[in-house]
Amino acid sequence: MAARMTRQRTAVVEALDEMADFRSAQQLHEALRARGESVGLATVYRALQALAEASEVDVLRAEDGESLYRRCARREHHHHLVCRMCGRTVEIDGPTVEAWASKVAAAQGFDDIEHTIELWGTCADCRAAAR
Amino acid sequence: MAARMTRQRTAVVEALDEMADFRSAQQLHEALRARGESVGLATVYRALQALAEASEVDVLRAEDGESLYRRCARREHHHHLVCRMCGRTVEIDGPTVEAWASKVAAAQGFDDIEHTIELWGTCADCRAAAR
DNA sequence: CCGATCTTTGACAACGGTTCTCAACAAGCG
DNA sequence: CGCTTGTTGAGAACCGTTGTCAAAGATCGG
Repeated sequence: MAARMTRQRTAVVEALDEMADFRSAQQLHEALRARGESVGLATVYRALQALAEASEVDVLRAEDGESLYRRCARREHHHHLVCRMCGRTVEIDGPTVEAWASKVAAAQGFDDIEHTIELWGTCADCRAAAR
Repeated sequence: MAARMTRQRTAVVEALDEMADFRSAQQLHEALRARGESVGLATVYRALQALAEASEVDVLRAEDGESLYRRCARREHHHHLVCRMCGRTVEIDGPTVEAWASKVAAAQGFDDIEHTIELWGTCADCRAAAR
């Protein structure tokens, strides 16, 4: 039941802290390897899974189904505006939307409501670069 | 470039029409097989892919990443409230949310904005059944 | 009708992200 | 220290999905 602090777990958290944007488990793994910290891929997955469960990281699914992870500034519920090219992320919240979502769902007799609201776009830098 | 009308494609569309809720490609395949219509799994995937491209069906990702398909009543942009237990679906739209999404994204200098807004919950029937 | 043409099909292999397996390993504790 | 028990990692397994390619069939000009 513990939750031992191992070299590997520390490394994953540190790597996440250095990355501002959403990254895949494989990208994290790659980054760790590149800096000399050898950590197994399975371990990276397990660490991310644990962190996600503890709400220490946010998870979201890319359009191709891959899971992306990010250490967000705020731990409270929020959403994201993500650049689909470079992964640049802006945290956003929309109290209006939250209210709307639960009202709509409740009106239909639904319970345990959860919502997925993510915004994808192309950030100014990537738009300029693609020119 | 054609788009030939084959027995298989017709079968997939018909099966979709009979299912009110979001179903996976494999469930569709299973259903077709069960009713005697033999269609290859790859063909089901291809048909769904084509239909999705033509906006004939809506696609959404289940929490485990599996793609779910549904023939929706309206072809215009809309969202869904889905029961995570039985798949029961209610089409919803939120003009307020649409406006909010594009405003927020534009304010951050993002382009080609796209949003994912889906609501998940447990419908009244499933809640009663789970008791 | 009849082929010729050219898309579609389907069984199966391949793919890619993620999870499982299990023996070797190391945190934390007394 | 030793022990106990959670953790690691290399590779296999998993599973939804897509690719392969020869055979089948839809469409069309004649």
